[in-house]
Amino acid sequence: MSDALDELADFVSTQELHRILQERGASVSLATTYRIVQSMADDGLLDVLRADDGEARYRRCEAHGHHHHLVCRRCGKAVEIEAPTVEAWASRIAAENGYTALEHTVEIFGLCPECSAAVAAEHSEE
Amino acid sequence: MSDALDELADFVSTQELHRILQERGASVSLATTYRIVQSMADDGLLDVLRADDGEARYRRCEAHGHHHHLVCRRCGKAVEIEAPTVEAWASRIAAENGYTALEHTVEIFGLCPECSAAVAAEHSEE
DNA sequence: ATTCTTGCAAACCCTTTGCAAGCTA
DNA sequence: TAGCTTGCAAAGGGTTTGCAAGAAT
Repeated sequence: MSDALDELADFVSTQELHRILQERGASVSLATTYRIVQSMADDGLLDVLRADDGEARYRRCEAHGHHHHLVCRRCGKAVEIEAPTVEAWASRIAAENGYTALEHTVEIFGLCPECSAAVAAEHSEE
Repeated sequence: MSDALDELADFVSTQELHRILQERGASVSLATTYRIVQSMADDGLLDVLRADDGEARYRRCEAHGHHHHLVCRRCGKAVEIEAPTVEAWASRIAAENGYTALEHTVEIFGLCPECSAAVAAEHSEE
């Protein structure tokens, strides 16, 4: 069930999650995986991120309020970050332009320490 | 051709763009529209944004380097904004966590003045 | 004639959904 | 039994691509 998601520290797509569940022997169909993930996301239990390819990636969300992420684009490892300065900046900018009903996305992508090293190693081999 | 895109001040999906082109009498197929948009995006001529539904939206980019947007989620109208403070903040946060090869997305969504009014009107009618 | 561009339709991928079967209360 | 959960397969929606016809050089 959704218990499995609890262990997920990183962002995974529903398809990846399904694969992981299968590997662990859990008998869950893709459809059900999608259903679980969707309902959890609706309940605000998961953070959602859209990859550049349009695939949605989810992550168990510790935090309660509004926050952002520093995500490794290679392994999905994520660090939750807060950005009070950015929040204020966003509100100000929006107000200056007369925009209302605000929302914003602030995500930083990069390579985590491990993946930075891994990639560097790959390059030196070539 | 791609000339048509020049007039686009706002973010549109490829499908919308195709519809617009058709209405103007241009005979372009959906496939070609996708091809044009994709190549322009590859050349950095367009800004790309992913909607929550996974649809990609493009906008003619004035092309002066890195910048962000304040986008109306109803009509797509966008204002280009700069955020030196945020850039610095992002670099710092990432560095503190040992992340490299950074990239970040900072987009503010809301309702532009016109749409704010329109929505308010709709509500008062109900 | 060679090369690039276009359209069409089929293929892809992620995601959602109808429906019948299995559980649960 | 009434109601919710699940799996399967089909359908949906956006996007890409193989291939043959047409335009450009």
